[in-house]
Amino acid sequence: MKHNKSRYAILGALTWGPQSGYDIRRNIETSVGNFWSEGYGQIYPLLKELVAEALVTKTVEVQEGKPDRHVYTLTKSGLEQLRQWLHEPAEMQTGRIEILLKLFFGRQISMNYNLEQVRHFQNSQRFLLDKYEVIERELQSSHPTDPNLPYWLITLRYGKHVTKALLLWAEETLIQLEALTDETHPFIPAQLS
Amino acid sequence: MKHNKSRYAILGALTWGPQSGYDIRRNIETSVGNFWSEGYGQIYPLLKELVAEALVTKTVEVQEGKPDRHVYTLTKSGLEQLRQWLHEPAEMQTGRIEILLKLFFGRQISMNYNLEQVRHFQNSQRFLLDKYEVIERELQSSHPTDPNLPYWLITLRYGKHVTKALLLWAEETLIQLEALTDETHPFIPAQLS
DNA sequence: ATGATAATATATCTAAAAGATATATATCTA
DNA sequence: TAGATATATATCTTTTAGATATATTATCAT
Repeated sequence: MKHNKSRYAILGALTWGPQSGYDIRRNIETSVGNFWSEGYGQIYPLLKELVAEALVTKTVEVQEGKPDRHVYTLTKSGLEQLRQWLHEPAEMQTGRIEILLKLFFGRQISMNYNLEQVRHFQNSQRFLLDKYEVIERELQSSHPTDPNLPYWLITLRYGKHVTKALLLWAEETLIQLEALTDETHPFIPAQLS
Repeated sequence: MKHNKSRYAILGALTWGPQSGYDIRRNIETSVGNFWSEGYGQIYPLLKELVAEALVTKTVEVQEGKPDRHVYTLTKSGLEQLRQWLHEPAEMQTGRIEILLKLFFGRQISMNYNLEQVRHFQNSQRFLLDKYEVIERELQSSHPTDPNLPYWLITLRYGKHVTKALLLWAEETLIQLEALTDETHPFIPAQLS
């Protein structure tokens, strides 16, 4: 069976207070955006479902000139369903890693391009690490007493750990690839039709 | 614009030799399965497209009793299109990380469940690391001279680096969560409807 | 030997997620 | 004042994940 996880992201967002679909998207992006994203294509249809299941309620705020604000509020059973999901162990995810698929077939192109590929990756990881460190300092200085801070920092440090590991991997990989430079590239498969 | 990456996984698989859709799936799973997967739902429709674009050719091998074998072979232009893609820098991927979404809302449930969540994750990462180490030894002993081996090991070490980092993170996180145990959980949002 | 299950093989279907687009107004900035 | 950005709702298409349908052959255990 398939599990719709966007559902829980929306219920989670609504624990921060009543919001419109637009608010939900913006708030998800600025809070969990580094490891989770939702588009309107998921949010609006799901909000309808959640209302039908009485997990959220909807109120319409009429605004002059502007389009009406459809504001959604979490219900008790919505909060319960979120909590139930939080209790369940997270699924193991493999996920597709594009750079690895490219490097796996690296013998099909000349070595310089593989090196370039890894260097490009290395730069984006350096950029990411900087970003995480800025966010970490910013969080600690602007919300020092928020009881959610420990949880926020835990998710942030996940990113930092992974990114640092990938920077190490990139460094090692560049050395390993450079040691191979003299071999024949690219390789032409024998059975081409 | 959206990019269909399954396409390149299939072209890549066909560099190993002519195969049926079934072969392609099996071979992808046993080679790049740790960081890439394809289902029949992508493979069969894409093979049709690739034939129409002359990136692969199709031959039907009639078998007695058994269903016909539809065998696909990479063409020169198919190989070219694969190589072109290998040259392009891999896109930065964020991806959804389920355990982080759960921990981000950790204050909604009691601490023991958050600890359990992280311990469960830790176990699965330990299992993964063992698996990677088995594969690494197996690769090095069974294909010691294969010119693709360096590329295979590079992708494997990516996994090892990430997994080791996540084990460190899990250890740290358990300590941080335990230091919080006395605080009030769970938190009830004020504006429940 | 028989029955069960795993493997081979092709193919389709649904659902989830990503991402782009359409529409409309308001506010901010150069 | 023109252009860009922000607010706000909503739909559409494509890609990916995963389950199911069908049918035959091979293998394994009782």
